[in-house]
Amino acid sequence: MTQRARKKPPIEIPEEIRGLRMTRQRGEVYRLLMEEQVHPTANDVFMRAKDRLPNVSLATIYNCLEALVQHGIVRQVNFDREPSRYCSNLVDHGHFHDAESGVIHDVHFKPGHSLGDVLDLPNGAVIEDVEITLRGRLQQAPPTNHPQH
Amino acid sequence: MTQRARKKPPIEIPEEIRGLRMTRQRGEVYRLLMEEQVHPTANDVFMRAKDRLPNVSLATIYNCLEALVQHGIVRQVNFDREPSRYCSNLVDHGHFHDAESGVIHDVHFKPGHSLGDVLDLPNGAVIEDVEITLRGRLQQAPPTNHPQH
DNA sequence: CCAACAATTGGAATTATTCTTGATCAAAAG
DNA sequence: CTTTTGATCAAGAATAATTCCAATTGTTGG
Repeated sequence: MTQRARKKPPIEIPEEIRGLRMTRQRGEVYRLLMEEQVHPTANDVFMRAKDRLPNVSLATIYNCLEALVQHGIVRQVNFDREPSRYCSNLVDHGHFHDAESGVIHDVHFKPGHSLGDVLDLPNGAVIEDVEITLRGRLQQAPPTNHPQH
Repeated sequence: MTQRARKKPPIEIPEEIRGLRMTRQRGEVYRLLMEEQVHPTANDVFMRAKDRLPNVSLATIYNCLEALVQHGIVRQVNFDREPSRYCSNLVDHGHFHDAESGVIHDVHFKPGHSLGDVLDLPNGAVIEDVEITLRGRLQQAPPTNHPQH
């Protein structure tokens, strides 16, 4: 077996990521975002975090999230003027918001494609950040019906 | 010459657009957005509108903008959590925010292309609205230099 | 002109987020 | 180990965009 396991939290968070020291609070916020695939808001994170950090404050959640975003460890996702949501998926992708269920799905690029393929960018534009947000609904795909005309 | 010109506002706004009655205020807000290409915020519109509507209130500007957006007459554009901006360009397009100058440029699709070409959408997804926002800076394109290796 | 309804106004309320201040913690130095 | 120094944290106040509300004004059809 590997080295003798001692009491450890479910997911091991390193001491430091990308130059950001992982404090207790930052680590918990980060772990929570890795576990959840639901793109929680700061407040969602706050409520979930209380389990493990009973004394944490909402301000600290905001601080942690900002630190993580600043260091490129998580992504901040905005839908219109709704509260920001956070996402630990660092692969380049957009988001589809299902208006029916409220669920937000990650939307990835087809292999080998990028936005530059379809957009007419201004001359000399250096893109630093992209946000693609789609809103709509999931239509139940009809079960391959053979119309009988 | 054309018919005898009487005192008229610069741009003629019809009585009604897409089922939305064009009141004085709505008409002014709309005209202002057509003239300006700078993607103003509600507050920008408010200040500019005072020239012609000295008693207009900010609440009315918000009401008008919402009415225009609801009826698909103008678009609302959000950059992160910054104040919403408004845009009278109805052609399908995204926005590039030049971090240096603060200017927002419309970004159009290359002819014959669309987002679906590059994105792997969830099965059965019916898109109702798309928002593409890019942030970056405009690099002065170097004057076609022929490297002399 | 009058009734019915929509639009506008000004100010109060809401809400996500940021700021401020003092307390606490952690790493480095003595 | 104790001090120092700087970062982090908690709690609540402050901010700012936007929305809500009640009262007034405007518009339309009879």
